[in-house]
Amino acid sequence: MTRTRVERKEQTRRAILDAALRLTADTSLVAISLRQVAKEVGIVPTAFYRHFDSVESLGLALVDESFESLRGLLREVWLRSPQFRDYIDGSLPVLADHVRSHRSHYTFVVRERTAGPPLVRAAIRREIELITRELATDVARVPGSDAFSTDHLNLLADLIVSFVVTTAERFIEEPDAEARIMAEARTQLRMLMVGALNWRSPR
Amino acid sequence: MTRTRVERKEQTRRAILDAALRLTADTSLVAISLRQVAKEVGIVPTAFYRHFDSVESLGLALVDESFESLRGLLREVWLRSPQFRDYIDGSLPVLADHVRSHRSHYTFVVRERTAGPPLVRAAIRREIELITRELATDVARVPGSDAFSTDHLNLLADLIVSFVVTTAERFIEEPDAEARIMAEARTQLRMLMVGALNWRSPR
DNA sequence: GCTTTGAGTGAACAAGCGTTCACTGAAAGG
DNA sequence: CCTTTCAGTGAACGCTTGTTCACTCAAAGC
Repeated sequence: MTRTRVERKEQTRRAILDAALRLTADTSLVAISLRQVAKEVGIVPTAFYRHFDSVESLGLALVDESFESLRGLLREVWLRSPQFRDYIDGSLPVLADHVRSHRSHYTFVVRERTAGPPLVRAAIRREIELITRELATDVARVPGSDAFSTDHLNLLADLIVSFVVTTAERFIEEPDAEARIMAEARTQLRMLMVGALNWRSPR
Repeated sequence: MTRTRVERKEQTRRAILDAALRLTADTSLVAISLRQVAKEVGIVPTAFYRHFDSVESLGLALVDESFESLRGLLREVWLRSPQFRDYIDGSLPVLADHVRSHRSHYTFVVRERTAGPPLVRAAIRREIELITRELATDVARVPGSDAFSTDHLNLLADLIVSFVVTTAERFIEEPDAEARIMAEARTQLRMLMVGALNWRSPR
């Protein structure tokens, strides 16, 4: 099939990542052995080392991959956000779509965020913090956000991101209840936004 | 030391639970073997089976134990809540205290909630749902809550509980930043409450 | 006081673990 | 064309895994 050496290598690497995503659908990375991954891929355990030097570093690659497409998505949504209202209400269906079409990555992130190997946990945390910071600068551009001090703006962004993480967890937890979860989350997000719109930071 | 047979058995059971809590400080239950637990306790692997028939059922016992003291605490806090304001603002220090004095249980719950064996995950979820329902009926007694339909009241309770879970995660994640996390969480909880106080359910 | 109960023992098992090492054989490079 | 590179092989290592079984021996029950 694939002729060149780099192509073949990339193809095996891809197969390892996919195998790991398949295995982490059921359990955490910390409960998965190098040999299980190799068997799932269809290679010998030693060959694994040509691509990653441990299951943990495989996990780091999966974190990168998971957040890559997410960040692209967010950038797109935020750039074309016409108004604050749409941007909030419109975000949940976008999230639901993205979770549905990247189920295995989200399953991985949601689980490893609290249970993964230390470096994996740290990497996920860093990515989420990054997104929070981007959201804060984005919200700062919304008219009316001058009722918020910088600190409080960051706290609002953090509150929203936390809520979104919780919502993503639920989409993963109950894939069949997507519509219900989204409807409930929308109401909750509105409650939160009513709070934001009536907020006055002390000065 | 302890003479009677039931006392001795209970003592070993306790030692197993404690050993599991010690081991799950570092990693998830799914990555821990029955033999590791036995070695940590100082008993032979076979003796483990006299108390639990798998690591998973040990996990279920730990879930029970974890939520027992938490529910007692909540009942106490809610019963003596003088006003809505105090009850919200006062809850965070109580949470921080409880997390600090039951660190290993919270570490366990926070991690196993998303990464534990299926039955353990389900048990934790059930307990959290129970607390949410109790909070909803409690909030219903607060004057002014009639602006909320029953559904919206449940959603508000769920929003608060989710937020508290996130906050507990952070206390565990960064034990040294307790004061900072609590201060930030208080502001965020107030934002959320401003939303609640300005909410009008459509009728 | 004699029997029953049952928590804990210790050996044994087949299987799985991460990592090492010397190897093959085809693509890459000069 | 002949050499080098390197992804993937397969055997071997010492250790850990869950579970079984027959066992000991002190407290419990009569």
